[in-house]
Amino acid sequence: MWLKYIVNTYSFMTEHEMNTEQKILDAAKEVFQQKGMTGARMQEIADKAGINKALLHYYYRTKDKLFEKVFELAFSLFIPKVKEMMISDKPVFEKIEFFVENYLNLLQKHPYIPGFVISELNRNPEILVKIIGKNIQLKENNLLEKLERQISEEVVKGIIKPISAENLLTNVISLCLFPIVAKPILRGVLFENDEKMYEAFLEQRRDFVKEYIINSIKA
Amino acid sequence: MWLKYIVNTYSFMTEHEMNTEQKILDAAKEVFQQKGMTGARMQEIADKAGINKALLHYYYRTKDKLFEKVFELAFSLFIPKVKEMMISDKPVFEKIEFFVENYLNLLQKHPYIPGFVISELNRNPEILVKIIGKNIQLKENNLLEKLERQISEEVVKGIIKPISAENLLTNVISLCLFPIVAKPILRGVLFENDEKMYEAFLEQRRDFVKEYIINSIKA
DNA sequence: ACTATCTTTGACCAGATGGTTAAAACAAAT
DNA sequence: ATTTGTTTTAACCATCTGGTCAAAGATAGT
Repeated sequence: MWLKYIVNTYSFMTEHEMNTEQKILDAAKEVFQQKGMTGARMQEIADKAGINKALLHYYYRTKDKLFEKVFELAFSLFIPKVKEMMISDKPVFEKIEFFVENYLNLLQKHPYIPGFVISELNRNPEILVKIIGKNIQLKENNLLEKLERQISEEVVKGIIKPISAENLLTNVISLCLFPIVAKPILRGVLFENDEKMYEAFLEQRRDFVKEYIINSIKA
Repeated sequence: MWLKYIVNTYSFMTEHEMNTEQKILDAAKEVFQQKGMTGARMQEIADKAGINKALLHYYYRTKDKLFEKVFELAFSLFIPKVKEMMISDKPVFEKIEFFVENYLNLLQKHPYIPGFVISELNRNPEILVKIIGKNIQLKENNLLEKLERQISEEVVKGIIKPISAENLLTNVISLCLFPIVAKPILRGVLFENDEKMYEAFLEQRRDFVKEYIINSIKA
């Protein structure tokens, strides 16, 4: 209890001295992301965390609770950048540049999260409902309407072509995320599973996507 | 044995008289797609097929073998249209129109397959290797080079702007597939989980995507 | 030193799960 | 009717899996 309090408050410990809870979350994240909720084994998570299975259940009473926590942490990670972009007062082009750049960086750091989230959401869409409260929807903040208005303004000014906020957002996210999520397929179909070529392809797409989207809506 | 031969050759039976093998494949497809390889239960597949679990193992000795078959059938379904488009001699714009239209139709018929394939491929990328032989890669037929050449020609003619075949193909596939694969997320983020609104959104995107891509590469 | 609370462990359990087996039911050929 | 080969079933099994429990270690406050 004391240990937990100190760690959570000052976080002065090194990675090797991490408290049990964090070790569990790290291990669970790894196992769940690789094998999915149904494929993951509590024993494997305990082993990877270097602890006993009973201790695992002591911290997170059930597999479901542990999974929910891991899923929520993973999901949350990818929301702020979307909001940040939508909220900012930059012109549309800069918003797109900002978003694509930052999202692709985030993806490079956590390449397995989107696939994990999509997989599990496909298996059980209701998980999302529980997280909705903690990760405010765009609509609630009128962020979509804001983007819509902004687009209209720039259309009137003759800067960009008309496009709905939903379509623009969907396009941007699709073009960023899909090549990561469907990596095994695209790598196989386009580059005969050559990992290095695919990495180069992704690297090349960083600038390509930015320019592609901006040009596509430029008036 | 006799029954199988007759059915496979003449297929004169109605859906209710289907042979056991087909009933198994249908049931397995449903269960595997909804719960994934690790989440699926042989018992549930047997129940859904209206047969005994032992009979299930009689036809497909192991869960893995059954899964492989189902996965292969699902994956194969989405390859021909890509090939057909790449092989055809139509101009690029028509190719895109043809592909988007046909792919979105296919997706409407089988909306769960892409998510299923991506999920399982994420869990175990090696499955794809086994299927590669049966679903010829684009490279082997020089289909990518062919598209690349075609693009170059039309660029020279001043019809389209320069773009690599890989990038174009990736964009088209991403814009078609991602909104289906990530449906639970986008539906939540954009439309507060309103299913009807999302369906309308997808319907609207049928034409939108076609025009968007074509305009984006129009010289 | 003693107590109270929190953390960790080894042993254990009930139910689920993939898979097997031996025998019965069936269908076709002779 | 008998034989031969295929299809289907009920009963069974070894193993795995999420979860529990009682007891032992730690840790801090008195």
